[in-house]
Amino acid sequence: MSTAEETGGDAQPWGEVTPDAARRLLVAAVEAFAERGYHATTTRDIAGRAGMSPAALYIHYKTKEELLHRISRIGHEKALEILRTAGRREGCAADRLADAVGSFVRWHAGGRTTARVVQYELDSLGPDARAEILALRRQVDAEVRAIIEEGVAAGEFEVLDVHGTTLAVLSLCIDVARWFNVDGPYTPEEVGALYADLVLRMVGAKPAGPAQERSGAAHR
Amino acid sequence: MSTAEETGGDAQPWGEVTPDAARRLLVAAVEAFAERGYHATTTRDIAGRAGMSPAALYIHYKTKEELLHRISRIGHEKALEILRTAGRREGCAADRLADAVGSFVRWHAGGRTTARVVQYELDSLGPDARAEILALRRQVDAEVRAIIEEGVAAGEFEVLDVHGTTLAVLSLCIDVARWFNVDGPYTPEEVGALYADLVLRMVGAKPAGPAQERSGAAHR
DNA sequence: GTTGAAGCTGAGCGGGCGCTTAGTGGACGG
DNA sequence: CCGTCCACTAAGCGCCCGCTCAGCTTCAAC
Repeated sequence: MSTAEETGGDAQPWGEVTPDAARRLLVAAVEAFAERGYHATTTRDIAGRAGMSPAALYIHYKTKEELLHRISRIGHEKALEILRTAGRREGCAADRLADAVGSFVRWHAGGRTTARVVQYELDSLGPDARAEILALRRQVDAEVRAIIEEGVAAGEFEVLDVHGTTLAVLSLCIDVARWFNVDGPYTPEEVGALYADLVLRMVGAKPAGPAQERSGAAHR
Repeated sequence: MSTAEETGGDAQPWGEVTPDAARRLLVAAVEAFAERGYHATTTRDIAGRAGMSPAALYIHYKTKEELLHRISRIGHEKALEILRTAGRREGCAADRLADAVGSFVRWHAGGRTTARVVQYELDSLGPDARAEILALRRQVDAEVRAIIEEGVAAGEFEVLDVHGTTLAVLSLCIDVARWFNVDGPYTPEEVGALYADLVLRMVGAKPAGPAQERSGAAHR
């Protein structure tokens, strides 16, 4: 799982962004976009948060949109990696689905700032960038659907509509980025556990499986 | 657009907006906000869609924000009314929850244009308007939680965390406005039925209740 | 010590924004 | 047939946007 670098609730997919000034601008843009939305954010605001003059932005990025594009791609790649890691684990479909949902939700809750931009500012991208990101989304969808399909094939799950259920599971996880509040009553871990349980119910996972004691959902 | 009918999901709420020109402007604003987002929409665009000059907007509304405020309040009141109607029905908690989720989702899918603005442009409101809308949201939340609590109390549902489950159920329904596509494979009715089934699973509704034959979920 | 590249700034351009204002035209009471 | 009203328009104001560019500093290479 993620190490103790969760400073400020955001995992850091930005560690690999170089040079240093470009990364500071990217992080500033993530914060600004998450707070106010892409269109309401000014390049002056982004540069200011990064402690630079407005013109400095254009040394590292061609346009404001390129910032969003880069954030979106890195974020989607990270999300996809999280789901792939869970999907490739050993174990029954129920365990893998619970793991996938749990870690996906923890990422959306803990890195809400990033996730919000990644999941909700897609429409602000131009057609080309948008198409590229949508391709990544289709891979995300495929990853979750594969687990559900395997569960159904193995007789572990009871699902009427695999496509629709996949959509609903992903929708549930993604929307965490909209409502989750760091100062609210839940920790990212609690939401992850709760959602893993809810999703297992949605797919009709047989409660009397080989591994009965699943990751405990918090009583409340 | 407004092709006469438009499933009835979208058209209705604005019928009571009184001066005809004010209603046309409001409908134009809903469409523009849904397509591009509040901040990316210009007053010139709204007025143009309504077939008027930019200045005409300010005869009926003080600011661009007042348009969003009015749209948001009317939309939230409509959503609340839908849930209250379902919640006050006779029948067991499972039937009422299925009805509430079904109609709520049908509204979000059929009136996606409106719902998108209502559910996702909240942050663009100023503090006062925002607070007013948040009060309506709390009532929406209370309505769903009440049904779930009754189901738990009656032994119909098996829920570990009522608060969290309520949050998840609402989140699931609301997010329909984000992904639903009129040209996609599902009709609003199908999504409503699918989601009603999924939510009953989430709350652990006993399948062998007194009214076994629930509204049929679409096979696919 | 000079040079050139790289990173950054201060000033500012063209343009589109939300919103205002003076004036128009059509409906209507007298 | 006039006068009043008022929804609406044409024109435009002041502002701030995304973005540019000449010039400054720094620093490694020679």
